[in-house]
Amino acid sequence: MGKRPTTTLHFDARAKEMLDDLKRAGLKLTAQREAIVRQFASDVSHPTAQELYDRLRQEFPQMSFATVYNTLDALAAAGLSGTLRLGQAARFDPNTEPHHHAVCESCGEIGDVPAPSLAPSPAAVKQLGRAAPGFRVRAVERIYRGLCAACADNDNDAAPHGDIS
Amino acid sequence: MGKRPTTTLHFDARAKEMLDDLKRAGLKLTAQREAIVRQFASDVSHPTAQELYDRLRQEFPQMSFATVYNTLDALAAAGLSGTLRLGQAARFDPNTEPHHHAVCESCGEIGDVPAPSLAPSPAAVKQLGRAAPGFRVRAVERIYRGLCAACADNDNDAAPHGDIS
DNA sequence: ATGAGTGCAAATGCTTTGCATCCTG
DNA sequence: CAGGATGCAAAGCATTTGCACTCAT
Repeated sequence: MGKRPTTTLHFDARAKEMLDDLKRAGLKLTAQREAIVRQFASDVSHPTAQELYDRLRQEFPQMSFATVYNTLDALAAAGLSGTLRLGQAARFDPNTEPHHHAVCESCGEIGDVPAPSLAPSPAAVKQLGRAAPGFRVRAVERIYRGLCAACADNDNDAAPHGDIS
Repeated sequence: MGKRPTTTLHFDARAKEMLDDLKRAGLKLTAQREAIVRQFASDVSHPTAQELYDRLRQEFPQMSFATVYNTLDALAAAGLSGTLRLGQAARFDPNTEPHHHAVCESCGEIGDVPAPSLAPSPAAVKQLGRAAPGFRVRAVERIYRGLCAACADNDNDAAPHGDIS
């Protein structure tokens, strides 16, 4: 302890990058957008619009939902963020590196799993070709479902000698 | 033409199977559930609750949304159907064989892509282990994103010599 | 100054719930 | 005949929209 984690610097840089890209895309730079991007760019938790809104309102009490959605849409349109749909509410993802997601079926936590690329493997293309001839694959997205480390541990504690529930 | 496709027989059998399994699970067999299962078991289109409801109301004008949701929940709880979340509305899937999904980014059509298993490959487990140590994977679900045959064709027609849009 | 962006509130879409009634097992 | 299942309507979230106003460019 004592040394600031470099990730903090990394994420500030990401926020600046996003804001620059937004400007480059011809969009106006407002105080709200800056706040949203600063909040969002460093967020690894895949927040919902509601979650972002709640955090932002502490800083900007008059911030509106519409603005949060508008900004997230703008970021998505500019390719600066992705959308994740696992439940009824959309989750937003500032990570633009190719990656998959690991979802804990017990606590709902969502983790990023870096991938070299989202391009389909030859084997996948072949299997797809059999099931859906003519389908032109662009990307393959994976969801790993299971138990996160913490929940897997709890599971072991609850049933150390096999599942007796 | 002249010979009934065997798929029809297959799907009728699937409906009966589902109803038997529901009964086996200790659930009551009602006229509504039978209608829902008959409608659903043979549906390859991954319908939303609204879509099922609309079709069912033609046969059962007094059928309620709550019943549709209740029955789909019961089927899911009994492992007889799956849920697919790609947009705000949930889509229901009577296919219990291991499979992935191919989603057309243009028209939204969803196709099933049979898979030998949803168990994670050793390579996937390794990559996951690096990103999320301790995560216990149960299943890997894939979404193939791209263009269905029809939409890919339209694309070719619109820009036969490269994308000029 | 002009039009994109914002806030507010109402509208819309999906899903769940409460409760009186019905009907299967 | 008891408890699960149904229908109806209202409530609960997530998201979008219309419109008057503001502010970055």
